[in-house]
Amino acid sequence: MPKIVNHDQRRELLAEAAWRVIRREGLEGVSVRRVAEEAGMSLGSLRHYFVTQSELLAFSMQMVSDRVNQRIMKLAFNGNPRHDIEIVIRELMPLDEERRAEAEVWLAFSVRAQVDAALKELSQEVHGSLYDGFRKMIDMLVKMKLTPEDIDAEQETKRLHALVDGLVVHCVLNPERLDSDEIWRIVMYHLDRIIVNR
Amino acid sequence: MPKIVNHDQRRELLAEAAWRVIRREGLEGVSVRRVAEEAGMSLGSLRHYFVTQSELLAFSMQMVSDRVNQRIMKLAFNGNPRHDIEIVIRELMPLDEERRAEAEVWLAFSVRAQVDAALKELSQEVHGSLYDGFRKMIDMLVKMKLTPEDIDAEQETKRLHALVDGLVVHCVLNPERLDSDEIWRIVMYHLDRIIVNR
DNA sequence: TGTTTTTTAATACACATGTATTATTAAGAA
DNA sequence: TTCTTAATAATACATGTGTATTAAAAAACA
Repeated sequence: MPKIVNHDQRRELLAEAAWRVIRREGLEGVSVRRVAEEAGMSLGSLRHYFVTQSELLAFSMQMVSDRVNQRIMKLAFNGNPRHDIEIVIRELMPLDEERRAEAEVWLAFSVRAQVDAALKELSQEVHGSLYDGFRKMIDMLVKMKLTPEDIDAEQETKRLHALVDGLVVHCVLNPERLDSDEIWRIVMYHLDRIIVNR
Repeated sequence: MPKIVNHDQRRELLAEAAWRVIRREGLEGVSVRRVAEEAGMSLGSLRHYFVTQSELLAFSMQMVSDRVNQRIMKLAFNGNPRHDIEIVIRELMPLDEERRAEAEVWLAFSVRAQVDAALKELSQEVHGSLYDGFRKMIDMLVKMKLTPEDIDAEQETKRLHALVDGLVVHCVLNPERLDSDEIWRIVMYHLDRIIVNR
């Protein structure tokens, strides 16, 4: 029987190499040769795991979403709305190096998804999932009467969603002007204003 | 004497062609050949106006910023804070086709500026100018005592800035889920909450 | 009309790219 | 150890790219 290597693990290793190239040189710098070199592998080897460049890119994008989802599923929710909301949002923002890498790579893929049909579906799906997640947070707050009386759940959801993503984009594109501590403080500031203490 | 053409006008025509290519195929689709073809011009002609591709890209990015600034400078401010804030923000969001084109192109350039030193400066400069603009709006509101007492001007500025840009990004990347009417409604919703009527 | 100068067009070249093909290597079971 | 098969490496090819060079065309003034 043949030499056995963990196929999925190898694909993740290559996708991680792709992430590094994206962060360093942008998505337009991701040639199959460069990713193979970054992974310390030959072109032919890469091709055993990804037959086309499109496959490599789609997998690399999907991996961002998967990693974030995996972390969120492992979170220790305690039933306190403010706490549970905070720990979810924390997984979505570039507050440490791991999350920062994901945010940078995700932004690059999101922009490309505008003109690449193969990536569009995942982009839309994740946007929808995030909206649904934020919506659940807001609905929970409303249900527990922890919000001001005059709020509109849908508007509040879209506002929170846009604020979080806006902060992520600002932090990724202008880290000198807005560091990770600061964006987290602004999220706290916002939550302070939509969650009332009764 | 030679044939006379308006040099600057020609450069804008080429930059507009570049915008169209960016919107259709992404920034990675912008080769000098494709832009020349899109402008109905030969490669050699393009080269008379932009010696390198970098020049073309830098000019095309700068033109986004210039166009928005020009519109803002022509606005009819009337001294009513809410009105004046609204008409400025309206120029920054993809509420019609012209502004939508600018938003899409600007986002593409912003992401590339992360890995392209020639574009980084403008990206940062515009981010700073926007922050300063939003800061002036908030300061004006505070000065006129139109805000709740417990607000923090810096935090409110960053919140508004991130919210606006977050909505722009959402509308550009997911127009099916969030159209221009909706993002404007959310801006209004936010302003309703930071501007009190006394 | 003829002259001058800019604009335009055409071609060339070196290089990077995605993909395909072929030979070589390595690992595990008989 | 030997054999089988997957994994790896090397090479090839057509295409698109940025840039440079050279020839042709067009326009305005004398």
